[in-house]
Amino acid sequence: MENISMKDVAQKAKVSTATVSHVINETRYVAEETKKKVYKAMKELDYQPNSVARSLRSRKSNIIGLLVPLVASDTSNFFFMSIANGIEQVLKENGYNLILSNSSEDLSIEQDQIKVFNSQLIDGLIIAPVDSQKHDYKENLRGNYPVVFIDRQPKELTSDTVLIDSGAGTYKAIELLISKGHTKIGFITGPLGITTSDERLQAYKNALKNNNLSYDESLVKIGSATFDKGHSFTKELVEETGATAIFAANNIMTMGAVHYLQEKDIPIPDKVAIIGFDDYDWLRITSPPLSVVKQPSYEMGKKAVELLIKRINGSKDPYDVHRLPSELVVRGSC
Amino acid sequence: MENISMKDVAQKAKVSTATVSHVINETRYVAEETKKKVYKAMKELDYQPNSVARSLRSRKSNIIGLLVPLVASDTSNFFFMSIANGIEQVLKENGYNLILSNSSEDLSIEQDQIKVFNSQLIDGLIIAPVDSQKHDYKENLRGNYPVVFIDRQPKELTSDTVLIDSGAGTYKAIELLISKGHTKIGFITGPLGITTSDERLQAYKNALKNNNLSYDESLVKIGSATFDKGHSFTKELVEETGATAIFAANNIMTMGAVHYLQEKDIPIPDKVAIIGFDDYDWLRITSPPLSVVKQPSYEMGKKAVELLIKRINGSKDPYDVHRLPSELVVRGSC
DNA sequence: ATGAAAGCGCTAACAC
DNA sequence: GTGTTAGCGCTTTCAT
Repeated sequence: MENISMKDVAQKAKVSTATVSHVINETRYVAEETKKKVYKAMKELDYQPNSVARSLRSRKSNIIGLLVPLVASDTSNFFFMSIANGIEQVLKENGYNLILSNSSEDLSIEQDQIKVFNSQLIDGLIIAPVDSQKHDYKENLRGNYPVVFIDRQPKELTSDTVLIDSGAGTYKAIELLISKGHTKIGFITGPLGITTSDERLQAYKNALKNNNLSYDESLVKIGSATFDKGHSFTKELVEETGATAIFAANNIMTMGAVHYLQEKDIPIPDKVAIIGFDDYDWLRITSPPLSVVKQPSYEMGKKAVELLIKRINGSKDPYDVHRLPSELVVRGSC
Repeated sequence: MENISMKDVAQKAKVSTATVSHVINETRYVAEETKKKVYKAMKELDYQPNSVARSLRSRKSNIIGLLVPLVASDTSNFFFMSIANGIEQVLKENGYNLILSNSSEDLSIEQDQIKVFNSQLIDGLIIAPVDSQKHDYKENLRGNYPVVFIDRQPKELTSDTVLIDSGAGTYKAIELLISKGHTKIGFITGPLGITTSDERLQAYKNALKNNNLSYDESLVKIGSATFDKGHSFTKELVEETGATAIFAANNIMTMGAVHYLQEKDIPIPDKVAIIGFDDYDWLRITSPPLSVVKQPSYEMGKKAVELLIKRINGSKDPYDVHRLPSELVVRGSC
């Protein structure tokens, strides 16, 4: 199929390319008569504007980049995919497109991907950074597009940031367990040093303190965020430490924890109560249905886009950290 | 930040832009000395090639479009997200980027998105079509890029197509249930008329026939693919039709079915056996762990990319339908 | 072994 | 109310 350009349309409609452009973009007055001729020619030629040429000239691509750390494990991806969904929705309403990119939770891959984005390809970037604590993103992210960080707080506030206040939900969860009479509450988490883990552990400590329970280090298990670690930590907590309640600070370890309890036929919540992290449809069909701290992932995506578009449109407001509330969903497991 | 162009690099290195271009793309011989000068200038200026300009000139964007039908419901998305993962991986290995786009399972949204893609933006498209039976995609998809259909077979073979042979897995599942002595096997499916549903129902019928069981229409429940329908169909099958085994032909209805059985405390598999569709990590923590027909979603994504890249590179092979095998994963629910 | 220059398709400043 | 035209940054033909 041949490629129809604006020139062809202009010729057919017997006008200039400027007029065609202005008709398409409604960017200056064009007489009704002329407009009609142009529309007719476009239709007859089946003209498709070339968005690449438009981007080059107008220095605007209407494309937004999204860079998330997906790893092979299904479950963690789900959280980011839900964010992607929120982003995509709002973007579309505003006439933008989305380029999805994956850092695989690997800093050097992430940097490569950022380099791709630094080539005039995108109008803005939303990123869940791999290493928000040690790495400095300023040097990579010096493309001329605005950036919004999500889920993980970079050490310096160089861009808008959207986080989920997962501490609040965790605090409520621990208090609920305490109110049910639990005094030995195990806490399972992935590696510390990333904002999300740190903040959940802190909330755990605070909840204990404010309820006059002492903090017992042996009840806190820290390790890589895997199904197996969730499983083995729970085993240790139940068998060795005598915990009667478990809080798992991320979705994968939650699954491992539940798996252990089911495998050993330990009655939930009668013998051991459990509260997990992140809410999905399928938690309704575990038995008993799992109580969880729910993160508003879709809303986070939405918020990120809103901030980004504001920046693209020139906002010079000081950078800010936005925190979305997490929520405790109580089902049968506690 | 100012924008460094090739011209700036050329000036600094005291060569022509042609030479710079050839150094970058390794597209003709350049003396080592000259190369060094160019690299040095690029580094000093921190030059980032402008990919938009490159696309315009070379008529190649190195971007692939992916158009999938995501709906609000978590669970169905999972399948496509897993495909997206496979696609993304292989694409990256080949130096391509991915534009993710969502048709929301809505034909008119899908057509709008295709129009966006028809503007020189992408080098190829992978699409899970919304309406593969009635709608003719030829008219929309007349951009000058190759297309690969996935998951759903269009009525005419106008492009490469990658499907999952979900009939084979279904057949095996039904035979397994029969071998366990079940004669009243309920079959729950979403709307017919899409290739995936049709083929699963057909496999069900074949399995019955080949095992000398008569086909009983009252055991087959067809309705919209929702959690609630899965729930109510199972109720009907168990309470009214006296089914002792249930096969659910998609993941959402599988969840609804399991939920009903758990709600009523119906022992699985002793009173009612169940086999569902699509495999996820979390099926390990349902009780009992669910047996399912597993679709190789990641592999489908991979295969689709391979076919697409072959076409982009000029392959003129006749179009073909590729079928990936589905697999029966036997756990405790049957 | 390298350079000059045309031109991809569009937008927008300037002209009338 | 519309046309002319420069130029976005790059690739590539033609020339030397």
